[in-house]
Amino acid sequence: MPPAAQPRSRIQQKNREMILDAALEVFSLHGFRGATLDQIAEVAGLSKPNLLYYFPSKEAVHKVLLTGLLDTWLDPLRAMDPAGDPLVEIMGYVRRKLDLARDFPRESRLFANEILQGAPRMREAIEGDLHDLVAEKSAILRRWMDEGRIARVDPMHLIFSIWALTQHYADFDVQVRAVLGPGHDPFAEAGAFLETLFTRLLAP
Amino acid sequence: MPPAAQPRSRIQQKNREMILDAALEVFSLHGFRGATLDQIAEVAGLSKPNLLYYFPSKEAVHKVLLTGLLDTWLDPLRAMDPAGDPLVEIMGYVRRKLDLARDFPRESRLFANEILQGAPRMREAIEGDLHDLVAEKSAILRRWMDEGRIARVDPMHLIFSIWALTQHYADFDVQVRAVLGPGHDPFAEAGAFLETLFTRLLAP
DNA sequence: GTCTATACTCTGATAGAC
DNA sequence: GTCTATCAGAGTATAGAC
Repeated sequence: MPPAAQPRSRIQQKNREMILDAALEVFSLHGFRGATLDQIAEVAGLSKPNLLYYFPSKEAVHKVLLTGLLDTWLDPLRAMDPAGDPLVEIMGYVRRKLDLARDFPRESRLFANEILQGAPRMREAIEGDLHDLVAEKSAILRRWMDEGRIARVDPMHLIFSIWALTQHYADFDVQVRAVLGPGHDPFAEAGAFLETLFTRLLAP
Repeated sequence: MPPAAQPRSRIQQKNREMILDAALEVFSLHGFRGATLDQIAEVAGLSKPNLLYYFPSKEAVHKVLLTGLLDTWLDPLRAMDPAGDPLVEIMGYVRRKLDLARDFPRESRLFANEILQGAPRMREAIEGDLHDLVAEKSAILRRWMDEGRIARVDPMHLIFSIWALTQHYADFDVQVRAVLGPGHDPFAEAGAFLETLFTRLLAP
């Protein structure tokens, strides 16, 4: 019973990873309903029944991908240190979030698909963990503003703006590249642009 | 032959609109592949065969929705006047784009779905009209910067940032509301936040 | 113009041979 | 553990009655 047991053989572990990688590829491009097991199996290089030997259902594959994704996504925000220098901490967060978007665009699009479709499989996580973490970090931002160490601005919308600006480069990648044309490095340019933007926005 | 003929009866016109409205609802929530004619027909209050009397295929319905969407989406940018006051023109663009996101969130999500999935049905429009318009308006922004009327920043990424920040409130609506909690008006707060952001970014 | 009935394909999932 | 064969249901689309 591979799907339940904890210890897995090397080949089982490898097949699971192949499946999850293929599923990430397909789900991130077509959303949950638009993705098919046929596609996933083909990308993974397995037959459909063999795929279903490792996971009990399409839903189960998707769930494994989503579980943990939010954590990975929020780790950079968690790392924002209340004891650090405000501008350094915020710029560090922007930098780490942009690096995530550059290095894990499929994960970003999987997340975007889920939210776009009303977050049917992440509702409670968003209203729970995400809400609480943002509330906690907003309080820190607000304190920094009260102390005059950064300029005053709505803390939650400041966080939204970091999400929007970094994820845009992963989620709308084809649009960004089509508009820029050849000979550009979108993420490198974005890094410089966002540094300027948040520096001017938050300079005390 | 209603699908081809130009002049349509009142009832035909009304049914076409009902179908397109229903299709917008369903496509924007599930993407092209995830949407089904059953759903669209049910939302429109018609039978599935009846829906297919007005449109030859699912693809055709989707195409009608996309056609013209990009134009509507870009009109606010087109309206940016090279002869106007730079900050007023840019803030006006931000304002109109945010209003679009607030008033037409389904259109915004339809567009987001299309881009997210690699723009299979909009590629040429994006590489053509969109690219050209952004190139034209970027030149205007660059001239304003050269004249010292606004602060210097990468013009294309400035436009990207306006897209990202305004569309985020439509596309990630459920996340924004979940994080803010009850008693908030996301779009009103966004309006104030974005005014501050772009004013500080672009003040000469 | 609209409906019922239906053809035919795709999709998720299972059974059972090897 | 992996495959072939297959099922039941959903999906797009068409035929033809009214």
